[in-house]
Amino acid sequence: MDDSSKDTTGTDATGPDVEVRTLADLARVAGVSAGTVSRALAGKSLVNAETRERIQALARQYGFRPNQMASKLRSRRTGVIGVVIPLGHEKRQTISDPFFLTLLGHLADQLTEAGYDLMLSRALPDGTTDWLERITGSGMVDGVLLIGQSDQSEIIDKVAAHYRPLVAWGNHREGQKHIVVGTDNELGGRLAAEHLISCGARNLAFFGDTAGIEIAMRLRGARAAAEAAGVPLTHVPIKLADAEMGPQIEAAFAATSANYDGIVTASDLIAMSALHILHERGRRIPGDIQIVGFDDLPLARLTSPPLTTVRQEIAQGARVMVDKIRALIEGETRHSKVMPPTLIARETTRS
Amino acid sequence: MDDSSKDTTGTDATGPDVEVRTLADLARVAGVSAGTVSRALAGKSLVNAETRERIQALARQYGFRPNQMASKLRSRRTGVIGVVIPLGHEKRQTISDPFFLTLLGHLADQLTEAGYDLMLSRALPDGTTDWLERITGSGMVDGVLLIGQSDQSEIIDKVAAHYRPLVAWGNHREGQKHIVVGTDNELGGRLAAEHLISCGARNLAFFGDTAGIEIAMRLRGARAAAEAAGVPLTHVPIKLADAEMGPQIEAAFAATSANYDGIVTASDLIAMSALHILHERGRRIPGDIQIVGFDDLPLARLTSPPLTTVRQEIAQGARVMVDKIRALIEGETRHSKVMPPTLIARETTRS
DNA sequence: ATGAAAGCGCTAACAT
DNA sequence: ATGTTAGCGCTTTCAT
Repeated sequence: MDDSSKDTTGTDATGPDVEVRTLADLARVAGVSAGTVSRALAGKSLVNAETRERIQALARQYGFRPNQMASKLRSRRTGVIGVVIPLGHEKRQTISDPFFLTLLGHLADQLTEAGYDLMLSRALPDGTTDWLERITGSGMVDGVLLIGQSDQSEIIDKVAAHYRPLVAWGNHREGQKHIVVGTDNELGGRLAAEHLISCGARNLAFFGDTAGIEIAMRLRGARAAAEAAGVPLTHVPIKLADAEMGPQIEAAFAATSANYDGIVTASDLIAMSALHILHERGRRIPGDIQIVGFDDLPLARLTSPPLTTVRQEIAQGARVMVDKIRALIEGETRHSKVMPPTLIARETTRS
Repeated sequence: MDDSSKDTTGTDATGPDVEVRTLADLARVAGVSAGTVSRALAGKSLVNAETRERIQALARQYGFRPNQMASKLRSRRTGVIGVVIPLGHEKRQTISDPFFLTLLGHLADQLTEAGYDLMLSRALPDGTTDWLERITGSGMVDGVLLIGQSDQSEIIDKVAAHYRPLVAWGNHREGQKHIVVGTDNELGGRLAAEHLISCGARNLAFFGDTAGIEIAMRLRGARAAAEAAGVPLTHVPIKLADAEMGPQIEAAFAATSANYDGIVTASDLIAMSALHILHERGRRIPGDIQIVGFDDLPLARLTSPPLTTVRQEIAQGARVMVDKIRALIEGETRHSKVMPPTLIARETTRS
């Protein structure tokens, strides 16, 4: 119960300064076998409670921790989930998308909670299944979470056919074989456009690069809403979805035909950038032009004026992804989940 | 040389459908020993180029990949760097700080570049060295990168005393034993306050929670500048450095004594939040109140008006951290690096 | 309840 | 240039 002194553990003749690096070392110090130490440290029930306590105390005293590589190799379970960000269609091959980073943060929280470690890989898809199989086939992870599908849906399907514990964030399509958690992007695009139209917009633009399937679906939804209302919609592909997209947006507004009065954007980041440039050009928002973002990142409420946007449930999505991967690892069966987006009306639209 | 058919590899009597899961399996198929396969797959020079090609082709054909756990255990190097985010003083124990997330993104890029995998751990410090030693002592990583020191500087020192490959992002102090890469926070705070004063501010406030050492140093720098100029500075501790800090900032402005005309903030996020609330209250920026952020996240240039801020070199910092950890793993010696911040004058100050 | 023995799948001497 | 041997440090039957 009490800590007693540091030296005499009253068990063995070995001095206090032996190096305890392995189970066998600790076993020697404790005067038991390696097997018993292993069981004691794992908290198994079949060890005498008393010796278990004693061994755990010894482990603490010597600062001993079992080597995980050995443990994982032997037990054939790693306790690690691979989280992969496919940088397929991205021009600059770097992890900077704040939406993905936010999702990653939530995944890290949920996985930690669930007792898993997280191994992060940035992948540059190369037309083959290799970028993914390098991870699924490495024996390093119990399952894989994909942050986004990029333009690799078919390839992911191919891998999922023989590797079960795989869940992707992204867009779900009929007939798709891998499990996806994500937002109904088409609906999201539609909500955005419909909202703009109902707020009086009559000349729409969609800002965003459709190489990724998710954005393409958002555009499709927006286009459907525009057509239904008989309103024109121009697609402006914005490459480089980071803070340096300014010039492209400038160009879009400078075009002679560009008398947009309503803009659907593919992300809050693009919306912020557009907002910024319109302010510079002295356009009133939402008076002259209305804007709708996408994602509802925490930052969306901090812009001026606060950003009307289509909310994706990121935290819930992370929870669902982790639930599913755990179930799949246990051998259970799971299906895709499509979550409905919500339009959050703030002040970049006229209510 | 050519791919030939899928079946006859012309080496052995085993049929085409044998499961190739281990080196030994592949060795059998190839008609060589496991050792040779290991060498061939590792691209070692001491194997006949021809057999190496053949074995690699076979491996591709059977979709075989060596088990990393076994490889790592045997070779005593994991190729993995642990990246730890200590959530010491944070109220909500979740990874959401955009600065840390941005740094994490850059670290992921740099580590991938350097051929390392990244194992991410969220740690909740508990007053002991355990939260860190669980990772350094696990045998799972070749080195550890800390994203921030939180309030754990002493504990990190203690661990660094016997675990060499450890580099932290954070604040460097005299006598500190672990290796730190970071910004001169005191200088940063000073630059911010001096800039405000030179722009005419005469009643300063510092917004930020000083539980983390980095912020405490920024406050100290700001305070020094204020005292040198004979200008008052009030410290307003803002807990919860996320988008929900609004009420605290509201309260700060509502206080009767709060006639601040210049605000130094501990982060761009706090600055954005303050900006937002001041807009709502109809205060002119920079006319009535001037604000300086900290970090220069990509978002800082997108606020309205664009945010004057103290820039930290995040990308460079990530590069330096990775360089240092690699060197330390190689057994070399390295020292801390303190990088000077830069004041980026945009439009939330009167130039 | 504990010990002994047999690997997990790979790599690295050491042979040849 | 390749094969053979002996582990890396742990977990898990199988005995006792």
